[in-house]
Amino acid sequence: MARTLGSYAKLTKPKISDIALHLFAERGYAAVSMRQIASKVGLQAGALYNYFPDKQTILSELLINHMENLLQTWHRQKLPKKSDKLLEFFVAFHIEYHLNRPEEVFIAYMELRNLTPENFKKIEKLRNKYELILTKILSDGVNKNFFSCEETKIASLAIIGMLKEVNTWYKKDGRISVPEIKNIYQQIILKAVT
Amino acid sequence: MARTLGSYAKLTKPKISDIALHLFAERGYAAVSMRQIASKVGLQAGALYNYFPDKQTILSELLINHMENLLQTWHRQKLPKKSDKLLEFFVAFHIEYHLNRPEEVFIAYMELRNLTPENFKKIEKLRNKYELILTKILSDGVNKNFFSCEETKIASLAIIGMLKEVNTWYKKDGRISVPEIKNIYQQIILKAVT
DNA sequence: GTTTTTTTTGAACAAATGTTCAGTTAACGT
DNA sequence: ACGTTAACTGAACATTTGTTCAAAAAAAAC
Repeated sequence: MARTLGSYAKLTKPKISDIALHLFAERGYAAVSMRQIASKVGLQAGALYNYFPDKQTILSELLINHMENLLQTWHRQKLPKKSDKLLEFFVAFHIEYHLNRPEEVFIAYMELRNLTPENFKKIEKLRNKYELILTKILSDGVNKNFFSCEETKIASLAIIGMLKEVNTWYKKDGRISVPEIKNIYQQIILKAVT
Repeated sequence: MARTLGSYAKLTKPKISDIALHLFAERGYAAVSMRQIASKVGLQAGALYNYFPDKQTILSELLINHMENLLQTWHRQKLPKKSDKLLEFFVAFHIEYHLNRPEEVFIAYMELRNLTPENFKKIEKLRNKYELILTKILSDGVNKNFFSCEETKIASLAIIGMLKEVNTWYKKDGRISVPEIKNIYQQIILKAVT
């Protein structure tokens, strides 16, 4: 056999990414083989190399796309003006976005060390951009005397850490709904900086 | 060759654990081979099986010991009575303990999925015990009208998530010292629940 | 000094790994 | 209908993997 019925590169590549994402999240990058990915896509391992030069690039593309998409999505939002409302909006946005992509979030944190230093730096830059969004919200709020917070840089790291935790315990059919989670975190975080 | 000069099991086992810890933290469990561990210890791979029945047990022992030691250490502390002081104490304790063991903390979070379901449950139980310590501090504080917090369970998860984040950015020669970090987090967290 | 126990070697095992590539078929352009 | 390009197979490559075990040497026991 060779080229298969209905094969079409523009469909195959995203399919590979998608399946790799699931497998990496489930078992970890190092524990997933090219053959396992290929098999789930419905290919032989060799065919993957038509789309990615090596295994690591599958991962790095996933991570870079994830971060770029996060930033783009944020910049498409209509933002409230008042500092407290803006902080609340950020909290809700972050929870919403991340709870909708648990696997991407997971590997974005777990598999950083499997990137080349080059790719790692790219991710780090994107990550810093995102943190800076929150830092700016806080420091603007401090300037306008809405917030009181000495270390806005640290505070934003702390807040993001706090929000990240949600992904580790949230269950779809759990006791608490997403809107409730947003409310709780908005309260806690707003209190923490006022 | 066979038994080597000065070989002594009671020294070798901890050495294996120690080196495995470093390697797992650095490269991830799946990416570290038995031969790499053995080589750093100064052994052949086969010798490791005198101390651990398989690779996974090296990991699970590390994780279980870490959590048990955390709980034991906590219960040896002299605790303040007043709710706000107790919460501050917990925050400082957590930061101190975890910043002193960055590698254990890291793999305790990263490598859970490489445990058998059996061992995973053990860890989960220990983890819940720790979370419950904080939940109790919060709910006691609420009962005594020191704190105001609707969801103490969630709040404690949020707080622990927040604290865990410290390990990801703290640098020994960084801008901010450990006591300063403790202060900042104590402030933020105390404000969040009062 | 001799025996027993402890600790390690070193070779071997089957299975799995990432990657390459010549050959083959499907789809497209003309 | 025919040639070209796109997409994939299947076998092969050299390494590496976790694990087992008989044999050997060091340490301890007597």
